[in-house]
Amino acid sequence: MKYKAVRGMQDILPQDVGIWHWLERKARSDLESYGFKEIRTPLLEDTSVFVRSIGETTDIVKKEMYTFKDKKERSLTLRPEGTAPIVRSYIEHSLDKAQYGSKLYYIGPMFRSERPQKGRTRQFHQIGIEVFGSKSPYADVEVIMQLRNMLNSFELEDFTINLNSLGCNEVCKPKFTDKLQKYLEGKESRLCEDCKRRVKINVLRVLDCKKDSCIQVVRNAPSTLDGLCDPCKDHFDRVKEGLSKLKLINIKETKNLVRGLDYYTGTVFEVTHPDLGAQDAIGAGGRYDNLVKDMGGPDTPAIGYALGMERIILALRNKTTSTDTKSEGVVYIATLGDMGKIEGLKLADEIRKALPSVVLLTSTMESSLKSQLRAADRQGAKLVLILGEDEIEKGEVLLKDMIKKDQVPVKRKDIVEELKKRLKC
RNA sequence: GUGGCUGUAGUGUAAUGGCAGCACGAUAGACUGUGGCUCUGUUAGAGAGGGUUCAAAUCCCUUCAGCCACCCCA
Repeated sequence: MKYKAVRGMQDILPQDVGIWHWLERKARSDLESYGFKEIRTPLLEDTSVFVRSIGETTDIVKKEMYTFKDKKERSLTLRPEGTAPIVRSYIEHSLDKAQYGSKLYYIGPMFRSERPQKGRTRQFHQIGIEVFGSKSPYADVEVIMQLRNMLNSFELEDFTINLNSLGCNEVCKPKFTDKLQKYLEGKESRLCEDCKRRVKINVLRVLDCKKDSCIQVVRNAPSTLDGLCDPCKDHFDRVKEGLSKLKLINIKETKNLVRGLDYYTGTVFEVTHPDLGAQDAIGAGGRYDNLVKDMGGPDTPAIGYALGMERIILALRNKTTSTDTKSEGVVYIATLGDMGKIEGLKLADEIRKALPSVVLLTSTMESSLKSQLRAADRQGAKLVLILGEDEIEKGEVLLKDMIKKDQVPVKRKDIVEELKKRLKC
């Protein structure tokens, strides 16, 4: 075969697209009921948009971005995540002063050049939200509540929302990094190779390591929560209190939860699901109170999350059986002869205009009536309209009911009414 | 980026170096213009490239892709 989709990028085929539509529809309706407005940003951004926000030393920026130069030597990057472009747009269009600027959502493809595996492709799709302007813990509570409710509306079961706080950039994060590095000093020999590297690059990740030896070392390590400054601790306590008063189940405090993007501050959370294999996070998010300012905008606190659509679909596959959306009524027009073909197209057009919810199939091939009926059956037609020389002469159409197995001639002008009656629409 | 495993019609699968087969699907037909069942015909395949051999789906190499894991992340 000559051409193939590029590595890690998948076609969503007609037989599979149903669940995507379903998921997007559910998400939109839930998000809009909370007052979120969709924002669509370009797939390409100036490379620095991502470098500045995600962090120069993160793996995403260092080795996973699709970056290239355009004809004018500008460095462009296919977006690896949704938050940075939205913050760029938020600042560029002064959305802090706009009517609909504070609660935004997006649905669309992201690109990261990683080695594909279960739940991970190079083009993947996210549903995400961003809430700008509120520093209040109640904003965190509402976001997590909305997330939980939306996942429920997807009929997703068995998920867990893990919750933690990293603390602020000003006091907590540097203090804690320092403390953890001191704790690990002298214990390096017991850490795995990756963790030895992490101590210097991103010490928080050591807390996250899955290796037994590292888990042992880290068991008595200080947690991010111990080191929170008073305002950060108070904020996090109020988030937890709010969540428990709302009786949100499935939420677990996970003190070693750490996020990979530099811009996170304070509350962070991650949704995990047991059926996903190694990539068990179906979504994650948190607060990023410094990002808007750091990117040159007004000092604006913010919180958001992103869900991986492929991963949600994976988790759904194991539970629900059918989510495909079948159309209400399928009507097939079987035609004979050249006259029949033309009349068939004309008739189909009239019916579509009168009954837009009906799926109307016609045969444009010169096949026998038998073949056409077989095709009608295979495609799930309830009714077949047969149109040949005889019917055209008499000004009528043969209406065949594929379930009751009977057929009656119907006057051409009465067809629409008759279909309405039979399909109850 | 690293490692392990795997690549045979559209799909699912056989054949242990000796004629690439089966099932499903698709498609056409079984006395004039009537579907589902049945029967019959047709359709289409070794990821790509190289090597070993009289002979390669089968052994070897390269490459590409998929899967799973690491790394990392949604």
